[in-house]
Amino acid sequence: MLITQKNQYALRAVYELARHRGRGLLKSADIAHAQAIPRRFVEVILSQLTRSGYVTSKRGQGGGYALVPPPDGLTVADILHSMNGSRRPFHCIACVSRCRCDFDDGCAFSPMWARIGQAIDDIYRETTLLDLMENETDLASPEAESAGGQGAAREDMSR
Amino acid sequence: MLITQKNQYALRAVYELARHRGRGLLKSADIAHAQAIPRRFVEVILSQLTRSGYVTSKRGQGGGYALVPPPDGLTVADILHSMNGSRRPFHCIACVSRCRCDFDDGCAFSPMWARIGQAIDDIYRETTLLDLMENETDLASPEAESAGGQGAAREDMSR
DNA sequence: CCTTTCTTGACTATGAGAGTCGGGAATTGT
DNA sequence: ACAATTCCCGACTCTCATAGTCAAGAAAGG
Repeated sequence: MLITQKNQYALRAVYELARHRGRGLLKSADIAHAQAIPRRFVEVILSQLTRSGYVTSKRGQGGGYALVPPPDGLTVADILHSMNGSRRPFHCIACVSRCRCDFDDGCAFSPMWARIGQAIDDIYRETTLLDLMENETDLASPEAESAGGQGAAREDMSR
Repeated sequence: MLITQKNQYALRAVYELARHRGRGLLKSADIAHAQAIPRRFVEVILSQLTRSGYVTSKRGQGGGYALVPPPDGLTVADILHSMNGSRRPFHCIACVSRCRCDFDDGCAFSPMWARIGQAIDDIYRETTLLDLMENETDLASPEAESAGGQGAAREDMSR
């Protein structure tokens, strides 16, 4: 698998918050419903995101969650990193989960794994929440056909 | 995880066969030993590879396995596809293993997943066994420092 | 205080992946 | 023939990360 279900839920949840930004708080139940995520599970995920600082929360009646940074200042990479601790979405790259590469440095494959890891990370890093929202806009209006420039690399990463 | 342990073993086993090409048959036990793969497990993998046609086998004394295509005519993609049936290493891309995307076509994320899938597949397709063997050569002779051109895309894919 | 809603940690379940095992079928040598 | 070797095959077990649940509690507001 390329990415865990949980991480995907996290992306969807943040995406839902991004769409709702500026219109008050969003309850976990609503997020769960909108993005087809199990209710109790989305709470686990959201509280994890809250701890990262990208999301704020408020308890009690009228409470809920909100996205902190503007959608164009938040990347997919940011979210995935915050979900997976300091280790990247694919730590060793070559050696899968229980990383224990018997040929680590000298492995003939490691340049390839490195290239792949880099390629994935580049895409994660250059994809902002705003980009994703624009995808949806494109989907809604099916007349725009020029799909050539989809998600072109942007230079001004603020980090 | 990016790739299963089994698929990695398959790559390593084929790599070992590539290194030995032209020098007769290689026993499964030797492959297992050289690449630190459990003995019985490498047999499972090799017989799967044999069925794909990239590897031939011969039983009995003096038997073993050999790689059929020349190392420069066999890509990582070929091997992975033969291991994973017709479906690609990451079928749905977005939806992980038990693919069941609730938002399939209209998903705001699908362009990103497609880009990532494409990027990975490109690398798998352009990396031949010969490329991997040359990596090892580079590792063995540490004076060559120009790492810039590593794995440059090659045009003449014979497919 | 009563309802709502987030918070937390512990808990259980599931399934893909990893690896094993026993016995059988070629092939070769003596 | 017989024995040694080596691949072949299907069924089997085991483990562990992931997925998802649950119960009780703490803030917030009315």
